[in-house]
Amino acid sequence: MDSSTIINIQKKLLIWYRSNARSLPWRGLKDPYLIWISEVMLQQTQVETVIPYFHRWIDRFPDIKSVAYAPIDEILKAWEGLGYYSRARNIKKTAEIILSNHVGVIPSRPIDLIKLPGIGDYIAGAIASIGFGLDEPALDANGIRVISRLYDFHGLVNKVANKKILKENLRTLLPNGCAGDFNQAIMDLGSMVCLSANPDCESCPIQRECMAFSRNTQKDLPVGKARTKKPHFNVVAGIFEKNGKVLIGKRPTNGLLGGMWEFPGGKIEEGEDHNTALKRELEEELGVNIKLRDAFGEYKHAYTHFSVTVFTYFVEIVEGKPSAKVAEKIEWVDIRSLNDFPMGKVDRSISNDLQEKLDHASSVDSV
DNA sequence: TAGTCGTGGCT
DNA sequence: TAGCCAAGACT
Repeated sequence: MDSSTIINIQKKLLIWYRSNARSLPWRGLKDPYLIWISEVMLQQTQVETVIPYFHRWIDRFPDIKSVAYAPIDEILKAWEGLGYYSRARNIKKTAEIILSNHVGVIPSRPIDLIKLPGIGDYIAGAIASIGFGLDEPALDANGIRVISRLYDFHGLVNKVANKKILKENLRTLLPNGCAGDFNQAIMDLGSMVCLSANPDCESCPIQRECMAFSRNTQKDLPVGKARTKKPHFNVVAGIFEKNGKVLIGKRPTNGLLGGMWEFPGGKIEEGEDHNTALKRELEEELGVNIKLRDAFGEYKHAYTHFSVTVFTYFVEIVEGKPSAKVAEKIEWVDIRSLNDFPMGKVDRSISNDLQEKLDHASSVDSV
């Protein structure tokens, strides 16, 4: 791409951005801490979902110190519903590192940022360019789509080497001193005009410079890899209910829903019925013999790589005292206070339904 | 490298 | 409806 074409792209995109930029709560903020938080929340998550979480977060955690000193359960509670909970755990880790190793100041250069937990190539570029005004590229999924089309690039974008090529292409496009706005212009263009399924090329400010448009290949780009079909699992979970309290466990720190609370249970193995599976799981997890009582609800949920149906039952201890054999810890909790414990979607649904059942029972009693 | 890690919205 | 996708990072 020659230098006059590059200058045209810079001018047209920045002008377009001035009048079409989305108005977002973190736009225009000068505090790199807030830029960092917004970028982490936006990872694999749509803008509309993030906005209310962002407001609540900066209200509760206005600065790095408040994050570093907060209990992990409070951090996870603020993150509940956003998913990818390692993001929240990594924010806390990084806040602690910044306090102890960087005198409380976020580093500005990508080379330093990328060493921090939860900050990868994209977020490092975003903080450097948007938060600190450095001339650094920030290439996200929108950018990958826009740049792939702009250069009519047909390499597989899952490949690290190909992503690097796209990033260097973006770097050559950056106007001096305006990298932050330019990066955001690319992202906004990708989210509003250069759409994945139906690109609106007629309203694109850089249609004339787009090599994919001139060859009519925009709908084939970017080239990605097809995902494999995801399996389904049937799961059982037990509700130990006693005197208005229930037993919940805190999942191990790492892995799926790490650090979140749940009702104990697990996968139904091949050939098992619900009764056998639940007795086995609760023996393994808590060291107790149980008896199944009434069935409660059935819960379906789709994760990224598999889906589940969770069958829940009220259970009763026949023998033994529950201990945390798998969970980080277990706790008997008042049903009314279940909301204080961070949970994933399924367990939150169970928890809400339990509270509703309790409300209904007490309203019947009072009649 | 390729699999893992949540959830909501859209088609 | 079942699958795809969204301001990615980590192992």
